[in-house]
Amino acid sequence: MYKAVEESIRKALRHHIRERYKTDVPVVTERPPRLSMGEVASPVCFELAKRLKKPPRALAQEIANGIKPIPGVARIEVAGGGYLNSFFDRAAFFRGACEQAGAKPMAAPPDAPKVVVEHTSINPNKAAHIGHLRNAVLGDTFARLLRHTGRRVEVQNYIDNTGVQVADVVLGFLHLEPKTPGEIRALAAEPKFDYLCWDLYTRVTQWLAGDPTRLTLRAQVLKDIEEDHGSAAMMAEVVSTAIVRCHLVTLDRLGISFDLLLRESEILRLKFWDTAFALLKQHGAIQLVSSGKNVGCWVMQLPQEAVKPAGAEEAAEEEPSELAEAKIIVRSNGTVTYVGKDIAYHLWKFGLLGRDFHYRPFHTHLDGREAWTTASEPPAESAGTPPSFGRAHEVYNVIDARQAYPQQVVAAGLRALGHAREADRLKHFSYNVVALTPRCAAELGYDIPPEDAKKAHIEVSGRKGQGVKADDLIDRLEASARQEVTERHPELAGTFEGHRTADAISKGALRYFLLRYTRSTVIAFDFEDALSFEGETGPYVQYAVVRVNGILRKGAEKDPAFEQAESANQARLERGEIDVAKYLASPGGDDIWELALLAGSLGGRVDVAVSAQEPAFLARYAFELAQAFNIFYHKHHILSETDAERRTFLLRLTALVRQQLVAALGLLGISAPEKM
RNA sequence: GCGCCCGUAGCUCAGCUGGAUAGAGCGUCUGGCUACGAACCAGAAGGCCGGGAGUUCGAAUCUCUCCGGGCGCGCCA
Repeated sequence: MYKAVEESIRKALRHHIRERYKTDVPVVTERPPRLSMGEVASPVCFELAKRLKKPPRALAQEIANGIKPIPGVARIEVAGGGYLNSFFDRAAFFRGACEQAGAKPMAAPPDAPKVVVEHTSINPNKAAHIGHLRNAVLGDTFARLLRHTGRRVEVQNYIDNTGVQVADVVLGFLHLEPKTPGEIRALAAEPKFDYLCWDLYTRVTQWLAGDPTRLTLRAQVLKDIEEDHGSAAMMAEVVSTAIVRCHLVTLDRLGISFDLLLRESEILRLKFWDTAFALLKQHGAIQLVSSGKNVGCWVMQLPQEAVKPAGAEEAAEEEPSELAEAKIIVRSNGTVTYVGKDIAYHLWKFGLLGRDFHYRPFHTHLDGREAWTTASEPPAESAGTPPSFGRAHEVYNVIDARQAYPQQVVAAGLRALGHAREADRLKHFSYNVVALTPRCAAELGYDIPPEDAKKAHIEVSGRKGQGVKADDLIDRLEASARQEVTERHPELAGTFEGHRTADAISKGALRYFLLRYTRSTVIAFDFEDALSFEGETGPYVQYAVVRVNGILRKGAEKDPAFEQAESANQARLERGEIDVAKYLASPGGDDIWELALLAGSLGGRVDVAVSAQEPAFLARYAFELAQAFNIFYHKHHILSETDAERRTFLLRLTALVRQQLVAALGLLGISAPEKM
């Protein structure tokens, strides 16, 4: 509702200025610092003053006097050196906000341009850790935001089941813990197989470091896996599939789901790379190197300006043979690099490869969504008809900031093949890593060099087996939430509702914790912060909803007459028979108005969060609204309000706040329990 | 060396398409549960927005420069 009024103010100002002063100035608007200055302010007269060589304040006065009434705006005032401050029609805003909150968000038509969001993409060789969760939660939340704004969204999870990391675990099962594929299959069916592989992977890393000649063993295993040959390939299939299932179970605990798990093995087996390779050669996008250190490789020469802004020419002249920005796509032994496979994948994502996978259903998420996976053979008829995957109009890749360079290479590859528009629609949804505070690292028993102990955060090595495992963290959160719930509601201990409540709280705490930081911030993880249920946290927001639940429940329980009279009054309110303006009027109604205004701002905040690709903005909004409600709650007692019409109004406002809080939490992937 | 990100209250972070008195959470101190749930609220203390220069009517925000930190520049992914 806020954005609608704001937009009509902008439009009216633009129109009026054009008519009266025959000039077009960009009309910017902002929230004034205090409510007494209105709801929307525009400093447009400062800019206009420059062009017309007139004092800004006089211009502002002229405009305020001359402009036609704007729908939703009660009046316009001049303030400061020349601000135009608009004051909303508060009652109209409140009615509009209630109406909009009740409306269902539009769903995308089936033929709408598709947005593909790729996220999570964890190497399927060990348990998921906290860093993976940041990726998954960011991607999942962003997908929810996109859907909410009416876009058709497909969520993909890339499974690198033929890479070095899987090869390392296979190496472990071949040489450190010798197992047959059958034995591995049995192990993989046990719980916590991902934990077992976590430890094995660490040992393999040490084992490889102990004797560099063992790297040739790894190279052989990797080749076998890539070529789908021998027992190593079978083991890789068993291990990676089992680990993917572990990951999905972990992610289901946080309400994260996928439409498609796209496996690298199918890119290889269906020869997608061969098609992409031919295209790249045909367009001259890659060259075979005939001399120098990269001899025998196929490389992509990045346009300088794509990577470097300017001023790099001298360096290139000094060493013309260096070709520093050449990226190897095919190794001299003929195998393709990760970036090469990624180019093939992205050609397919945009529907530019002219090929498609086979598909089979793989996993039913807790929310009922079916995740499909790729297959190299057509599945049996009984598998059902897969949805149409790929053919994206726009792609968001949720990938950490360290991989910015390979992402640029993929875009450059598309561009070199003549797909400049698709390259522009390929967005790297970049975020920074999750590190540990030195205290947390010490708590986990890692050796911290003294020079690191002073740092704000330290990155830990997954290869060394360091890091906070996702399931461990969720377990701790659940235990802690269960304890809190049991303390407050002993009757819920051990019940299904008690379990579900603790589940919602722990999920809310963790998802909010990972979402409250903007993407570029390195999260310094600490159990104390992550386990907190107070202050700027998910449970704080959930608690506000629970409070509303309590009020509405108590109101109904109070006495039968109350509910009857109340619902009659609510109907009168809907029909506009109750004058709400006087409850919102300044100055007495200012604090209530502030809450109503914020409650009516959800849509605008979602739009900003989507265009900035910043889910943290919505997390902040949810917190602000919860906080505003808590302040209101302490100031105004609702159920004991003696003026029946005013009570009806306060109850409607409370219900509106609940609708918006539930909606905002839902977009963050968090649910609010009835009690907590 | 080149490129990207960051430096704001004791701590962790918002604010950065320039705009009015720079905000929040945590922590500290002081208050508030016999009225709808205290996972809450009220109040206090706490800031040369890393330093310097520039652009501007106006800079935490834009430009340059320096200082301090993180990351990337692999025939790994």
